[in-house]
Amino acid sequence: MTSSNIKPTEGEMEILQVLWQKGLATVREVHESLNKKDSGYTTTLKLMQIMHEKGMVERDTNQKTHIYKAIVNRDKTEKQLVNKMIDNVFNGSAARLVMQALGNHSASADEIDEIKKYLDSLK
Amino acid sequence: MTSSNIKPTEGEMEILQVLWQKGLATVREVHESLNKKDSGYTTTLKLMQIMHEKGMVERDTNQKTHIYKAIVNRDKTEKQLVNKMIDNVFNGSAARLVMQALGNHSASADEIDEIKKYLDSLK
DNA sequence: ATTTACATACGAAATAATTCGTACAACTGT
DNA sequence: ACAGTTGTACGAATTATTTCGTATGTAAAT
Repeated sequence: MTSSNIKPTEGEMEILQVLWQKGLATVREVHESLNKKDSGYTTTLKLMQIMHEKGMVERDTNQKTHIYKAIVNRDKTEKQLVNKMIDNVFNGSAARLVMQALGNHSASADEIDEIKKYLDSLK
Repeated sequence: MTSSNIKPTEGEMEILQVLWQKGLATVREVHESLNKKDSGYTTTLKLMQIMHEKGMVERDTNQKTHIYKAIVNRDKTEKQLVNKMIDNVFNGSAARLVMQALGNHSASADEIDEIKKYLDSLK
C-alpha cells in the first residue's frame, strides 16, 4: 500500500472538483458553485473542515475568510476511482467501461477522434 | 426522470455482479464468490434480503434454500453509474474518463485494439 | 456605537450502510 | 429419535456520512 490512500466520499468529490477547477476558493465560493438548494452553507463548511482534518485540503487562515486549496492529487484520485469502478462494476475490464462510456453519453465526433489519437500514442 | 431510478450501494453492486454473472445463485454461493474474510454469512444474507425488499432481485422460495436472481438491468445500471462518474468526477467529459481508464496498467494491448475497432464502428 | 451581515467552530441530530447475534425451522446422518 | 449442520428472519449495534443549530468572533454600514 502506498503512502496515502484516499477515498473521498461523494460530497467530498463534489468539493474537490470545484477546488481543482478553481485552484483557490473560499467556502462560500465552493458552496455557490455547487448550488445545492437542498443543503445549507454550514454543511459545506463542515465538510471542508473535515476534509482539512483528513489532509485532503489545505487552507490559508490569515484572513478572516479562509482560502482553501486541494492537496490531494487530481490525477491520482481519478485513477483510483476509475480503477475501483473497473473492478467493482466491470469485472476488471477497462474495455467494457470505455465502451459503456462511449456507447452512451453521446461522445461527440471530436471526442472520439481525440480518443483515437490517444490510443495511437499508447503504442 | 425515468420509471426506476436505481442506486445500488457498493455492497449491493458486488452482489449484483455475482448474480449477473451466475444468473441464479444462493446466498451461500454469492457469499463464497465474494470471499470476504472480513464479514460473515449473515451479512451477505441480510444485504440480499434488503435488495429483495428494494426490488433489485427476485427469489424462488420454494425450497428451503432460496435462489436469487437479479432483476435490475445490468446495462442500464452500468450506464447510470458511468454517467454519474462522468458528471461527478470528470466534469461531463466522457473522453477524460476514457483516457483515465486507458492510461492505466489495467488496459492490455488486446483491449486497446478492441476499443479501436469499436471506435471505428461508431462512425 | 450599535446593528447587521458574514465568517468559523463544533456538538449533535438525522440518515445511510454494514455487520452481527440470536432465534428458530428444516434437512442430514447416525 | 436426536444431535449436528445449514438455512432464513430480523432486531439491534456499529460505523460512515451528511446536515443543521447555535455560539461566538470580526468586519462593515448606518
